Amino acid sequence: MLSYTEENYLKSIYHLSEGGTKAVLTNEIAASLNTKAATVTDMIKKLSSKELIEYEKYYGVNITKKGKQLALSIVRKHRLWETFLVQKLNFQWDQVHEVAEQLEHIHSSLLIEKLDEFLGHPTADPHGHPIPDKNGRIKQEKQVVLKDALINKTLYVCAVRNGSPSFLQYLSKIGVQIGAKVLVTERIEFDGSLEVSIKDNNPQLISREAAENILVKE
Amino acid sequence: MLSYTEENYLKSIYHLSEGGTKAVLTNEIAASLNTKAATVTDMIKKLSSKELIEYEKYYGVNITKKGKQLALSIVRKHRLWETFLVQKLNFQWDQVHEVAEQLEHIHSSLLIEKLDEFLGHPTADPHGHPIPDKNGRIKQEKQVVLKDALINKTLYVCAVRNGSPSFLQYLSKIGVQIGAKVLVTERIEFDGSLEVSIKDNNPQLISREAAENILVKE
DNA sequence: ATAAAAGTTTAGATTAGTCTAAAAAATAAT
DNA sequence: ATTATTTTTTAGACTAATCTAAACTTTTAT
Repeated sequence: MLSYTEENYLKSIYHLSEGGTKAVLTNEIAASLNTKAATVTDMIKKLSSKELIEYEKYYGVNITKKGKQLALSIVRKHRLWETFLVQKLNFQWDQVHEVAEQLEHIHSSLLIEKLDEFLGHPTADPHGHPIPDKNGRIKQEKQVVLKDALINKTLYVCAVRNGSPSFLQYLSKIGVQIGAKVLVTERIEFDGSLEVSIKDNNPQLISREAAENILVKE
Repeated sequence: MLSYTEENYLKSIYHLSEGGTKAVLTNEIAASLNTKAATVTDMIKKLSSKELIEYEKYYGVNITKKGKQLALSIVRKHRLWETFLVQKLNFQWDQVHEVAEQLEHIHSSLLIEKLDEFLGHPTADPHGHPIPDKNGRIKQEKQVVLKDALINKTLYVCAVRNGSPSFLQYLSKIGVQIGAKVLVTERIEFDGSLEVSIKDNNPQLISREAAENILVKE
């Protein structure tokens, strides 16, 4: 069984590794947990010896399958508790995080399964984040290729199909990153290009080819 | 703010001091927390320096007003959570204690007030133990002088009016202690003495004078 | 390509909570 | 009332989590 502190490090590493494919760096973890790099190095060794992460000196860490499962169970608890606080106890969405940070460390699988049932097996928390099921599976949001997105519907970038440097550089340039808000304002029939507002900025044109390689969700 | 461990020591001292008037001894605390006397001595000094208990070497500890308020707030949380687990999540009464031992240490006054409201401000937990209100006040069970108790009604000793050694020695002899089950089987009109079964033992006579000094509740 | 800067790890200390063993005090027994 | 027993405290050590400062790698810049 992990300690409160070990759970927090594992969760942090999980979140930092989400989306990205690169190893998570010591300083990133230190920053996210408001602690010092030296402290992180010690904890990294500990989690590594428990085979929850893979660690190579100076190069950062990657989470293992076992570590990911554990991290997901903590995320599940956090999001179920947030849902409980908002839906049953009438908390405001901005009041729940701190309390859920504590509640997520309660150890009782019976409790969490009964809570899940009490809440009607929700699949997303009040912030819209997906709640992993008891096996750690996250209900995949239906992703849509930006090219096929409805006009004037607020959407969020969740993935790219093409990982080539040139494409990624282009995306950075126009402000597209994972999680960015996008709105298709017009579809040009002639060449399939789109007029898109990114992060509420002025609409700009992007090519059909680019729009075929960006995935969005609600 | 107290640590998880400090809270557990304080709660234990509170429970051990309940009912009794004597100081709580080091070994009693050690036994109730499954720890060693030496460890208890250290923690006693710490709680004493925070003015939550009064400590005199070799003589044991007494809880202060401030300590009692804090202990009551932990008891309140424990019992509200137990009530939640049974009433809302359908736990069996024997499944709740361990989980409530964890939940009682969550720090959030907003959470506990909203939970209290959600549960309809209950005054007793599933075991029948009273739930202190937010000011630490416990709804006083109606106590009855044993002399006036109904015949053949199961009752429990909750206090004595007279603390003299001779009376207490007498009570010990006949098996009466705080919490003991008692049943008045007959009231002798002639001298006001009672025939009483204590802890399901054979009924025995006790004097009117004794019966006037024993308090019972349901 | 070498020097400077940035990031990471090691070394050594600190605090909270715990333990065992020995010393000290209180209680019980002869 | 002196000795024996029990209880409590002190002393010293250990683990987990943390820190600062120094040493070591890697990356960046000239």
